[in-house]
Amino acid sequence: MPFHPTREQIELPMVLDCLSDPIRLAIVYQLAQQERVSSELCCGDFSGLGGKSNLAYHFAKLRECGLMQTRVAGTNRFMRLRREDLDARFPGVLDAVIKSAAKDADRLQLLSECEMVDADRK
Amino acid sequence: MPFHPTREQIELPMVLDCLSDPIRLAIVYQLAQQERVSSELCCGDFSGLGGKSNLAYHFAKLRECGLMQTRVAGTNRFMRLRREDLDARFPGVLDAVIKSAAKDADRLQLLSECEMVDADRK
DNA sequence: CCAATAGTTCAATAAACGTTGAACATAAGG
DNA sequence: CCTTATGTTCAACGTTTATTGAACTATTGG
Repeated sequence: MPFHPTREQIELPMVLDCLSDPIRLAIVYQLAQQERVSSELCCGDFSGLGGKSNLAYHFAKLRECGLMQTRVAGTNRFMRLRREDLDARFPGVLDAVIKSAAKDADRLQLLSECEMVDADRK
Repeated sequence: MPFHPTREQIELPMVLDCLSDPIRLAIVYQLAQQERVSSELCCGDFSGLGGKSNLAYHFAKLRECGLMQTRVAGTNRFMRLRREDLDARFPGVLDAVIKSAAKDADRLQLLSECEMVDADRK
């Protein structure tokens, strides 16, 4: 059971620093897209963004700064955004960042490989 | 005449990275407060936040990422937030971050020394 | 012209960061 | 039980970062 900060422990500079890395921004973006559906993704769903050990490093940062939560289930770890906590703590920040990221999706290479293929198809 | 990126050259990760440093966040916060009044501040107005050479380093970062603009006038350099460009490029981001910073002002040590003194007085 | 003021630039240092591959842990399926 | 799949941890590395003080530039005011 990995470390998660409480809502009150979440700090703005850490959150912004986490979001400032392109890979982590892409992870958060992908989690935000998933919010409309199941709201959870597991590590493997992000394989388009880098190698496993590098992703594990970024997952840990995202967890420790309070941006996401990890639930262990079998050999999988399911993740979701801590939207309620973030909206309570820093109202509007997450939304504005994700919307801006969406606007720059191509520039930021925000889509995972499989999504890119889907986008090409249509 | 120092380098300033064009509006289109401003990138989200760089902006977030700039805002993730406590000193730079304090500079931006102070510039945002000043927007209501003269909208410009010069380097010396931030002396509460650190030494001159360290501030010059942070000023350069803020300029190069597009967060602020520097106008040279005599021996002074006047700075202001590039609010129009930022709002056009990343709507809501700057506002949400500044509001969140204001909420955490004490935790973030956002006030310069003289402002702290003023706050103590009242 | 000289001194003081405002701010930048440079070199040096220590710490933090992102990336890699190999080793490890754990649970699921045959 | 053994293998496979999922994901983390560790050590190593090169890079970037923030911070310092000293040297420097340029402008203002006497």
